[in-house]
Amino acid sequence: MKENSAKLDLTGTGHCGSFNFRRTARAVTRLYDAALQESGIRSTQFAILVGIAKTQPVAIGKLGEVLVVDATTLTRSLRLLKKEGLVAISNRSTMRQRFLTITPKGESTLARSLPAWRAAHERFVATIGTAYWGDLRNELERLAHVAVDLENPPKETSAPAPIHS
Amino acid sequence: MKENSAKLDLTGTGHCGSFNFRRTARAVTRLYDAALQESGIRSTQFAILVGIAKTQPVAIGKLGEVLVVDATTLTRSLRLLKKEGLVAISNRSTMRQRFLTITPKGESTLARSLPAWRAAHERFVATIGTAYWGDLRNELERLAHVAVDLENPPKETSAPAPIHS
DNA sequence: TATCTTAAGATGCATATACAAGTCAAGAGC
DNA sequence: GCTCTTGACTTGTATATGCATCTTAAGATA
Repeated sequence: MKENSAKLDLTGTGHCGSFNFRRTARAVTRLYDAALQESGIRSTQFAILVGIAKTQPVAIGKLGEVLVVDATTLTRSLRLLKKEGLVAISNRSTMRQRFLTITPKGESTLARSLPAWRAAHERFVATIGTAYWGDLRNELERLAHVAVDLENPPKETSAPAPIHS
Repeated sequence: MKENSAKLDLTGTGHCGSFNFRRTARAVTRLYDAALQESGIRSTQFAILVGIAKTQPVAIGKLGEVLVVDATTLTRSLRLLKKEGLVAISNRSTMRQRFLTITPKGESTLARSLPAWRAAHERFVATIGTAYWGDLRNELERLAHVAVDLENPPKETSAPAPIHS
């Protein structure tokens, strides 16, 4: 007898990488966002401001690579930060790039938010263990790049550059 | 002499849990979404359909707890899945709950998307290692709950319920 | 039973995310 | 110098995400 349209075989679906990373990201992001609430910025904006502060002046595309965020996403996010006066976006220059820098207001906002971020972060790390988080974080960073390279095979930087044109 | 408004001390900011989990989630999600593209659903919708299929009939709030997604997020996501005819949402019943079930069309969509999902998943797992992913996935699941409990201290199920009002 | 409280969900609002396609000028080739 | 290509960014469109707040009827209580 036909086993009633043979039920879906969902074996293994609970191991979906997308789902598992996203679920944890949602839960952890709430911790940081709750702590940052009074600072007026979210953890996502905090990450962008930090990224700019550390590498400025930096082109939009380059920052997108570093943060592993699509450039179109960054365009919208930067629009907000610019409107708030936290970052400055240069005009197109060499290579048609626009360079980002953090403004004094951006610096002070970042400075004001740092204590709240540190408090949330320390609570998080204290809960799961400092060494453990150090290792896991390294793995998360490595995996992000592994995933990026799976979609965008890196141009063979290892292959010897052609001497002759 | 004043060291020019003492540069921001960004030590440790690169270890932000929110940033690190989100960055990897973005990168990995792209892998699965690219593979699912032809199926007409995204990895996020795939996860919801799987969640419903595995636990139906399930109330919206309960599914939100299981997937660690805010109920308001689920409301919007379900609106789309319902409009596509992939899930059915009951009327309010006991406890004012609405129960979710997957429709035949939802089942066939899920069935059609499974091969693409498996292909993407196997490639991902093969790249990083099966056993490694098994361990890491368990940790991700555990951490999601740890983070949830940090924000929403679980009602002390161990403490004796007060006998007197 | 009439009210009162409360819990499950829905809405308003705002941000996050990215694919596909568009813009537009810098640099290449003639 | 004049096209032509290309690459960096932007826009159109759509989904994902969640806080604050609202709605509403179920279950509690007088």
